[in-house]
Amino acid sequence: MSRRTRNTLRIPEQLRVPHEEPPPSAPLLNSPERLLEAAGEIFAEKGFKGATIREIIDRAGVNIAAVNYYFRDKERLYIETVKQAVCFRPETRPSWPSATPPTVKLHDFIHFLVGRLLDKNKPAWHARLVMREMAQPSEACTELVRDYIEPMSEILQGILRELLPPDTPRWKRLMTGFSIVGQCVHYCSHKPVITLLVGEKDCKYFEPATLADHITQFSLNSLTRT
Amino acid sequence: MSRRTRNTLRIPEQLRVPHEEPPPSAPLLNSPERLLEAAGEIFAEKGFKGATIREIIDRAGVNIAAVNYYFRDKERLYIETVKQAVCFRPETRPSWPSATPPTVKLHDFIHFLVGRLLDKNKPAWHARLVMREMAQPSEACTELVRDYIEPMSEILQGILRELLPPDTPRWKRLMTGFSIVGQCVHYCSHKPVITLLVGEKDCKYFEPATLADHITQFSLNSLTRT
DNA sequence: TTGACATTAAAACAACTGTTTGATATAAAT
DNA sequence: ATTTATATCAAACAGTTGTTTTAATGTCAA
Repeated sequence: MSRRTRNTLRIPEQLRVPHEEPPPSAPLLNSPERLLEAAGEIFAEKGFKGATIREIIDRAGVNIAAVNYYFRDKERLYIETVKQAVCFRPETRPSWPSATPPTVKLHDFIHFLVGRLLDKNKPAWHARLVMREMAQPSEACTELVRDYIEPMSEILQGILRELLPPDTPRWKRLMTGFSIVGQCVHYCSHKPVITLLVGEKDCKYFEPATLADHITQFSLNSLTRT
Repeated sequence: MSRRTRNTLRIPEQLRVPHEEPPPSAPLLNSPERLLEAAGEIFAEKGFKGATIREIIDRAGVNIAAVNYYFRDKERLYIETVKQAVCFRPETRPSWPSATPPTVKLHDFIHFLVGRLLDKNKPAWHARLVMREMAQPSEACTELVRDYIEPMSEILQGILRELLPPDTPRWKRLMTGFSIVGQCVHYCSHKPVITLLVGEKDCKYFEPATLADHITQFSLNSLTRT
């Protein structure tokens, strides 16, 4: 124990409840929020070890002491970043009226998943960070599976319960689910290689909607055999 | 340019041609080979940044200067490790007599791929290292795709050319290939999460042969629709 | 104004990193 | 025996890393 470590931790008030009005013409985000945003991008791009605190605080435009001040250390910052990446909108999970046929549900589920995984919009690092965490789990992985992956998996299992014969064993239903999710995830996890293999000429076909349509067709084709 | 770097590099003779007889009762591998073996395990486990030279030379049981002596620096050691991981037996690619029906070829191809990806034998780090490189490409990735992924992809595309209607466009054939490979790769890339989702009770069903059978059935079911 | 608190700032710390040096041992070649 | 090339070793180097300290600044109520 050569190093001294502070025991107390300032809990950022700003994270708890957003203040009534953010002061206009000021930076849109305060320090901990800017830290989370910058850390997310860099962690997703380079991983936990590859990202350096100085690069993060540089992009966030805050002082280096802010990491210790708001998150105690690099690891806590990482965990909070991962949580932020998945818990952003936990309510946005697909759901349907009870009368919806399972084929429609599966179509929607695949489009939802592919859409989120390949979303080119603002927080593009969300999916990449989660993928990275799933491939090389850390402390944050257990919570991640419990809060996000498991519920999504349950939704898919419910659809497959309707699509597969009633006597299908659990492991077979799981494998079928992995066959569907694996197709979707592949384009996110191994995007660089896929880009290389497809080439410039045909890459215009590899848009999220087209991919989701193909996966839906491929999977339903296999499942709806009589 | 504050640092000096050696321009010359000792090319390890021992890597070129194995000496007539390895001296008995001596360590089975010489220094560069032991380095490659140890580096492979640790790079696969922790990635390029996460692995430290001292940990590698410690496991290899060689002096720290051996890295510079045989491979110039850490990056070259990494690249050689990746090459070693995939070029280990480049001749062991599946091939069939010309009269083999394409359904059998696809069955063999899937079993071959899953078998290699989930091989529990000695060099278990090979597949993990390649997966990691494909998810986060570095200098070694281009060679990797050219020498290993591309040829494998071409074999699969050949099979699909027989299975799909003749007028199927290239992008559709590629997507179908990714649907098959994606299922296989999923169990390797995201093994930790799959283990968590499956649980202890059903994990006995998730053996390579069973998985390959399921993927074959799922895919052929979809492809051989009349 | 005063005092208490939250936040930011610059600098330094100690440990770790990849890399290089210079010495030394070994064995083959001259 | 001397030279030469190969190989190994401990030690040190310089740069980077995460982390901490200390002081300064801002904010707002008493």
